[in-house]
Amino acid sequence: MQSTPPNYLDALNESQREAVVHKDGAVMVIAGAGSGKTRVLTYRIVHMLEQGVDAFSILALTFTNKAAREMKTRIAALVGESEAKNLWMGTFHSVFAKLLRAEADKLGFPNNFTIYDTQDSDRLIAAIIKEMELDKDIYKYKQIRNRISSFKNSLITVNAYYNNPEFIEADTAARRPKMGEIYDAYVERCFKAGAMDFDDLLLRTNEILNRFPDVLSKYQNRFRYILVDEYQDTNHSQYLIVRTLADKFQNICVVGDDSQSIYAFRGANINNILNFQKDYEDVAVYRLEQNYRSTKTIVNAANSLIVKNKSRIDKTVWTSNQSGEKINVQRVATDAEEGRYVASSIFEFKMQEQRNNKDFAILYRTNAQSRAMEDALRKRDIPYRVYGGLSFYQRKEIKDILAYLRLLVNDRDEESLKRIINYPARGIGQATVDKLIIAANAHKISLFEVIAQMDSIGLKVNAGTRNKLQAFYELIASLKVENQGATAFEITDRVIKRTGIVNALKNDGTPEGIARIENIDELLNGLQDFTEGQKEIADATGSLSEFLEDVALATDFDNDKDENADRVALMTVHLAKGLEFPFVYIVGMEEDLFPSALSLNTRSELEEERRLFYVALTRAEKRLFLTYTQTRYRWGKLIDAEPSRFIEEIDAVYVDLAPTKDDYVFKPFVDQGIFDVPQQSAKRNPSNGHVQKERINTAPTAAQRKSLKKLQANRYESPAAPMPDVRVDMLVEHNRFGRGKVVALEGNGSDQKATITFQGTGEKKLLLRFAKLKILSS
DNA sequence: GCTCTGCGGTTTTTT
DNA sequence: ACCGCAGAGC
Repeated sequence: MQSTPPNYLDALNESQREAVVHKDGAVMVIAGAGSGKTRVLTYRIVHMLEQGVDAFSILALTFTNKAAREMKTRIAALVGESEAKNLWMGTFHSVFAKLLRAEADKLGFPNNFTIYDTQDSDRLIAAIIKEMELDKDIYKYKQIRNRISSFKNSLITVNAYYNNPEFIEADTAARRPKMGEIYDAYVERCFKAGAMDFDDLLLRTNEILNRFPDVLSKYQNRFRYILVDEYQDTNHSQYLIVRTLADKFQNICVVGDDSQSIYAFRGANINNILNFQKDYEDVAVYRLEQNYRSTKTIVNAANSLIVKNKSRIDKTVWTSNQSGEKINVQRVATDAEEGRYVASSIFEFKMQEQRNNKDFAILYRTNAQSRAMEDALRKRDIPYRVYGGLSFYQRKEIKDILAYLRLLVNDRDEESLKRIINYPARGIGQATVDKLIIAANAHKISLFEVIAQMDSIGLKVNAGTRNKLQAFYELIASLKVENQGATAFEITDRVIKRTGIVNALKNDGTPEGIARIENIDELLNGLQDFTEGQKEIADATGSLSEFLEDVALATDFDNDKDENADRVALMTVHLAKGLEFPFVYIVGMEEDLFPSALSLNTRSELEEERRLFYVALTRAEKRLFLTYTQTRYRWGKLIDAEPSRFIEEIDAVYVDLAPTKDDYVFKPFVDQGIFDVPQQSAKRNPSNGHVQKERINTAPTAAQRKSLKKLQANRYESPAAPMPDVRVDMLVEHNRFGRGKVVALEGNGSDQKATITFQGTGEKKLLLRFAKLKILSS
């Protein structure tokens, strides 16, 4: 333990300080928006460490990996790296995935179990529905998946389902009497595949803790102090894990804000926080009501909105910050016009106030709204980053490679095998795969084992197909051997070379193919980064299975390689929770959109939408802008829109309604058209060059236009900072490896690589187009 | 078994 | 408007 950090308690207000120093017993902190919640959690942990609590006995559950990382960094700065790295800190899913890696064998799972993502679950459910020969229009796989998910989050197992006539009746009434059978088959197939979906990570943790008292007592004794952030968003499954683990020592601290509960749709139960005082004895409650983030106008406006909700814990958030400007409400004609208004407003504030791009955020209710914003920002050459939506790891070409990797780690992984058994095309079609599935079910073995034993079990395929299956088996088997002792980077590189995926993409010759190759390059780079990064983490090996777990549980914020990049942030309101920006634009403030048309049926759903709007409002530090359109494209056609009821629910004294007769009309500025604006950055930025190269000054042919549209859809970043002009002997800084000196350069153009000796980590060879080096001196 | 085309679902939010 | 997939034809 290092010496006492200088007076850190002085940096807290009274209620924050009380919450920090109250070490033992059950503590609930009701933390209003912007009230320094993270600071309290951080200092609370630091304080515990100072009081002699062993870092190994603290479990901190956060809502995002990013929050965990940031908190860990801050704690490390106060108590030292070696102490901080022993804390168990992360999301529910990542922490309990780690626990299950150690314990899953007790439930009959392999410890290297695969984590199925939503797409894997969907495909498996769709396959089951097909195999059961059910009507896919009645048994919609997404609805089935949601239902299974909510069962699991409420700890309703297949048996519990069958034992409860209510569920069966409800499904029969919905014309889905086979729901139970599908649920059963799904669980069984996941088990056979050695796979857990997201919900299983929590459900199976509960199962382990309940069925194995020795395991329970091991973790109860280990985690003497438990902290849970964003407690209002825990679901029943998470709630039970926490309660079970905390049962012995009852040292539990939950932090949350009922007004910011926005995840009921995925099983979050607001009653967990409302009833906390009934669950534990002698609960100390601290309220953090002073807001340090926003102006008086924003705080008061948000308060005036949220009091419209009936079910809430009474509290009053206040601030001593300046009054600030009123909230600006702007009506615009269309969604395209809305984009132009926001882009030109950002442009003007950047000029007038010398603001950075990263001071601005555009928030919306649905991901589909990002496109109009992107188009407008691109035209003004304002760099931006879209968060959420399709993440890097969900792209087809990346998932294909990950499927190979997953199969190497766990050859029972059925979804991965089905995905790549004929990719790249090797003449094994659907008919053959169907035979494999039938044989696997009949012999109760995995698909991979069917292929391995196809002769002895007498699989009925012709000689040509047999040989192709044999070749596939040998490919995977030999890659498995090569994986022994290889790093995640090395084995991925070999997979790509041996399978010929890159060649297949090269041969297709389309711009998409080229973009995909570049994404694969980026995956390799990320892998190299990962392998290096794992060396810094206690008991990590940099193996493939660690990488795959990271990938499965990563969110869009977690593979943000360049967090400090100066870009405008675009994201859904859900994703914005916990973040703050000086300037916030909330767009699409229309009835049926925000609040969503699907939430108007019950009071509680509408209240959740209102809380969501409350979250959006309270992201802003200085200025807040609301926009709504009169007509908007939805489902491909133009529809009339009404202003959202939420606009009126804000007390009018905080709102500046722009005169509606002056509806914002786009004034031509530098409207050079979409095809020639980003020229300059394109030339200097080969990592995105493939996108711009196609566009420069040439009107695209109709055929090209289709490809371009696709490419734009694939992009989630606007042109980034230019590739640095690095020379030998330069001093540079890398956001992971720190400072170093360039010792050699090789290759040129987008393939240029630099060998750099870093102060901490030694010599590294980096691809310049990804390394994002900062030049410190020449 | 592969490829092209047309149809249908999509847009509520996510670990 | 866009994407993915199923089915038909090769």
